[in-house]
Amino acid sequence: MPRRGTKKPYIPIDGQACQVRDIGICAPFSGEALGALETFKAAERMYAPGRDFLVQGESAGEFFTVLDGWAFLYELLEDGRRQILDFCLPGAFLGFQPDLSAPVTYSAQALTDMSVCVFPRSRVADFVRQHPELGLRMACVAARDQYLAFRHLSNVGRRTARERVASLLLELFFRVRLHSPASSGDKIVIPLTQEHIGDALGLTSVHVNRTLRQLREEKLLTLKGGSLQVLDPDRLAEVAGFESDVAFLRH
Amino acid sequence: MPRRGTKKPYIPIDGQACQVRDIGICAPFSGEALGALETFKAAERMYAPGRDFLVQGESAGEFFTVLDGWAFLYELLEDGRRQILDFCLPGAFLGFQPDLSAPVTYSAQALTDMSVCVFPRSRVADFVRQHPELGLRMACVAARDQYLAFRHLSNVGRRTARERVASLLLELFFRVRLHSPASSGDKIVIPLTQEHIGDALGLTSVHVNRTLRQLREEKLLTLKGGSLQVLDPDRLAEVAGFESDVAFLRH
DNA sequence: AGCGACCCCTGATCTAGATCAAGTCGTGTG
DNA sequence: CACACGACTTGATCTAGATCAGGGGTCGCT
Repeated sequence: MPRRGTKKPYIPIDGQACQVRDIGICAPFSGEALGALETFKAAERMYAPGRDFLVQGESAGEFFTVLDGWAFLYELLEDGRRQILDFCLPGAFLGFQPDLSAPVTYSAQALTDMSVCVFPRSRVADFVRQHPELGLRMACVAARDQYLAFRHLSNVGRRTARERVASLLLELFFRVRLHSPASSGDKIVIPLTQEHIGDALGLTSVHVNRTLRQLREEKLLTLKGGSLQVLDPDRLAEVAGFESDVAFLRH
Repeated sequence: MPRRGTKKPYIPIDGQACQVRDIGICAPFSGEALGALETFKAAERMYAPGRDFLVQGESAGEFFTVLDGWAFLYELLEDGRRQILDFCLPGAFLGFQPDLSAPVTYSAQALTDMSVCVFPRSRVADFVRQHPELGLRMACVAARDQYLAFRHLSNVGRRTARERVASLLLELFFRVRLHSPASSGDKIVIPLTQEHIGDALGLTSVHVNRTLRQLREEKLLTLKGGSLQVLDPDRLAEVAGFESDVAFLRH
């Protein structure tokens, strides 16, 4: 999909076109502004699976866009209980806070090998003043993330284990397929353990296991070795209580 | 507290100074820009308790700042289960979405008599282009709201009923006192039924009732007739597992 | 005064999901 | 090859919180 003939239509990564060019924070930029955005960018960085690249309580001074790979945001309680707040796919925007010097309130951990775009918090105010479209874009992305967080909250607060699991897996299924090049087929790669799923949904991994077995026995889905296969999207959506407004999952 | 000597330092409401001038979306504005913001504002409006002023599934075309009174955001599931997503106090910013024409994803209901500032969604992009500080401000407010939503999610997903109730009430206690003129004393007005509390925390009102009794018997708090009295903030904070980063509750 | 709508409160019982305990796999490693 | 480790599985039991059922108080309305 070629873009209008500007000098620098894409932000290069390792000499390649940026995969999240159209869905991330950079979407509204083009032409000269895109070049400026690139000077605003502080770095690109890689993280290995398991790496905590944001740590609750520390102050980071930077925020991120995920270029490739999966991560998740989480909060730890004093006694070790963990709540996963969000799964971050390519295009996700994270780490931004109003008070630039304050410690961050959640941790972020890589689930796969991943690469991120790093922006310095200190210069964001100036940059937004020169490029107002970034401010609006950030507000829009934040609004979408709020929608996801609210959905997640309804799931955990008011749905049964069965509904929660169906809903999360179906949501991830759609989110992945929305932007992945090979977006057909009923199978996606999903680098989560049953414990991740439990910690996202307020359940124990034991109970997640039993719930998955049930869904498998009903021929709704299979989840095995990091691969999710949705056998019957419609019935699964029914179980999940999906409002089918999948459009909102888009960035 | 007098501000620098500009012509129009406050947005007038019914001839009075705006109560949320320093905490809402307008905080970074002053002087001429403040006048411009006022022309951006579409209206002021009042709502009576119980009034749904945003309805899930309808498209609104406007977003709001709460000037006075309480409201709450909620989602309804098909079978009537309700999840309260957030309580909105003066200064709250709500109803903004990336896709201006899309239906809103949650409902908003007034808890008390309230007044709101109404902004048209259609003109926000233009206005932000002329006044970049609004875009940044919206992003900041959204980041704070995300923090609250994440907190809420951790509560509901990973804490016991006792911890949830303590945490919510203490949070509201601090949020109210932060901006209320009479911010001393151990008592605040809190216009919630036990059912509201339950629907916010993923509990039944019956269980909220029992939990409140327990907290009352332990002389931690009393909640009666819309009035919350925190008897022992420190012990209550302990029960709530509060991380004491109350600073973040500020707008 | 009488009535209906809401809240608040409490006891008895039930159940979804937690906890405890053990065993199977698969995979990397000294 | 043995063996340690992490993820997945399954059964038995327990419990936090739901559900069911009822009683009482207050307020506004006729």
